[in-house]
Amino acid sequence: MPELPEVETIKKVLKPHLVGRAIIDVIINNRNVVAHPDANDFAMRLRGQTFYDFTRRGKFLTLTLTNGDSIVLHLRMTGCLTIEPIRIPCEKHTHVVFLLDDGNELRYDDIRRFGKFWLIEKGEPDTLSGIDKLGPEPFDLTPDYLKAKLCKSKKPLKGLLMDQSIIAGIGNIYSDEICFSAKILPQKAGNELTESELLLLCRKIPDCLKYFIEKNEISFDEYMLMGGRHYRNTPYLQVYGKAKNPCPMCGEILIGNIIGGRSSVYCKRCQK
DNA sequence: ATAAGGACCTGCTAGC
DNA sequence: TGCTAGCAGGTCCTTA
Repeated sequence: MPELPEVETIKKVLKPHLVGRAIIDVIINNRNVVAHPDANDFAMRLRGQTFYDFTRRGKFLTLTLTNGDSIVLHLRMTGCLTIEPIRIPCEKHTHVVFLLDDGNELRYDDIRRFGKFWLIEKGEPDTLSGIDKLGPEPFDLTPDYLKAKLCKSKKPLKGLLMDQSIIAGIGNIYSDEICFSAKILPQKAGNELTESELLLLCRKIPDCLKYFIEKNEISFDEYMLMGGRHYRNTPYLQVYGKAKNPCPMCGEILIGNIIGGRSSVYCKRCQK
């Protein structure tokens, strides 16, 4: 489910509760969610280690350890992290549990089991998770970079925005929201974007994501009450999930369409 | 080289 | 009420 703003929220909320905590034990209920190394090695190498930092890159989360190793995690569609006291029973789809030295457990829950963990050794380049193939963070874009990446492609803008090797962190929701806020049709080909549209995108991409990061802000207690999986973005979305409803800007009925294989919503009057 | 489609999974909803 | 098809915010792989 989560895209960059939600992953950022998860990191912000959980970081203070994890940094400095030691891992007493790792219980893996479903071996398939550990992509590398083998689930036994994964658990064995983590026992006794201590969390040093918690960072986000694109939609990836990384928990670094004081020994220099790092746990890389991608939540994909339905992955979520919670911190619960041991006495609270696990949910049906809890696949990995890190027992911590403060009596809590860091739990990884994932209904569809698309999410994955990787354990990367200190000094070893991470070529497994795909984190090395990410483009820049949306906050580090320059007009020249965007132009070079977008304006030669015949692909629809929506697909280009969602291409993690061009920009890290944008998914199906925010690609539509960005296109709407920049007043550009999501199906418009990259090579048809004008100079001023590229400049506008360079501003709207980070602005839009920052706006939703702010709107997603939540306390630890609220986060846990929502099971770590319900976000605050929905009341603020302008077009995503609102096909056949009136456009919030002009009242025109919003169009729902499949673009590049993904559902998309846009306003045919506001967006050109 | 790029696009389309399937695969990976479970759960929810709309429609019959 | 109960069944079923279709869909879900991600990514990777194969095929054409």
